[in-house]
Amino acid sequence: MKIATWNVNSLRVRLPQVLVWLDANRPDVLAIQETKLTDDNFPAEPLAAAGYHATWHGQPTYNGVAILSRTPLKDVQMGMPGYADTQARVLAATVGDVRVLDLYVPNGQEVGSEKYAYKLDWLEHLAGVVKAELEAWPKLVVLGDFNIAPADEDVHDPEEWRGKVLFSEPEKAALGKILDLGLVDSFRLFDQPPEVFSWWDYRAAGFRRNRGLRIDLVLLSQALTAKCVAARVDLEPRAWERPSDHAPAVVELDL
DNA sequence: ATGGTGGCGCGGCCA
Repeated sequence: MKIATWNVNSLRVRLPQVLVWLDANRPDVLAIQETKLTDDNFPAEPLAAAGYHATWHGQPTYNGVAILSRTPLKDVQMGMPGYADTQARVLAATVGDVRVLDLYVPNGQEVGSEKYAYKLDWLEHLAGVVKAELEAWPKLVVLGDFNIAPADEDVHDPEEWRGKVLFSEPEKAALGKILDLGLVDSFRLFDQPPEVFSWWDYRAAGFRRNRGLRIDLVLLSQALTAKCVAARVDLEPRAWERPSDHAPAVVELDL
């Protein structure tokens, strides 16, 4: 079973690239973030023609998440239970006996800002949601754009980024609390080349200079970690014409 | 410290 996550930064603009990527990679599940679409504009038909069921949770202009699957999606949950959020950032669904929790974690803008406080509050609530999901579903994958780089090796210049949003200690601690519930960052289960990132700022030629951060993560529960045979970031789409600023992250499970 | 680019939507916000 192949599962992937990709922040597409507008599914309207990136749909042709998503279709090309799906055709080339044939993942069983693709979690998407930043669709930036209202629900009535979701491109369900072209995705169905490509062989994918879909569930989506959108809003105008910003945010928006979706899950695509080659087999039907069940037990769909939009948003976090018990957390009134006007922003469409969370979508859960079940594929077979695998529970998929798709996240677009708030960016946080700047340490100390209102958006940063919202990010930390949001992450604290997420921990409770993940805990409940883990109790209900032993085979849990929590994936998406976390807007947090877990460790120094996930940042092109850790000293430049230390203490800044996406790499501040409170954010890393909040992610650590979620991992401590019993999840593993699948990427680090395997030897990886150095300097592999998943997001590069459009500005200042970030990708060309590989000034990136690995903030798109696929976290696996114990039961799925035992079955994980590969994890990688697919850098190819980031080099395409008019790309998203994120690259897909992919895991393969021996299920 | 600022601005660099891109998406949405048509001015400014967000990333």
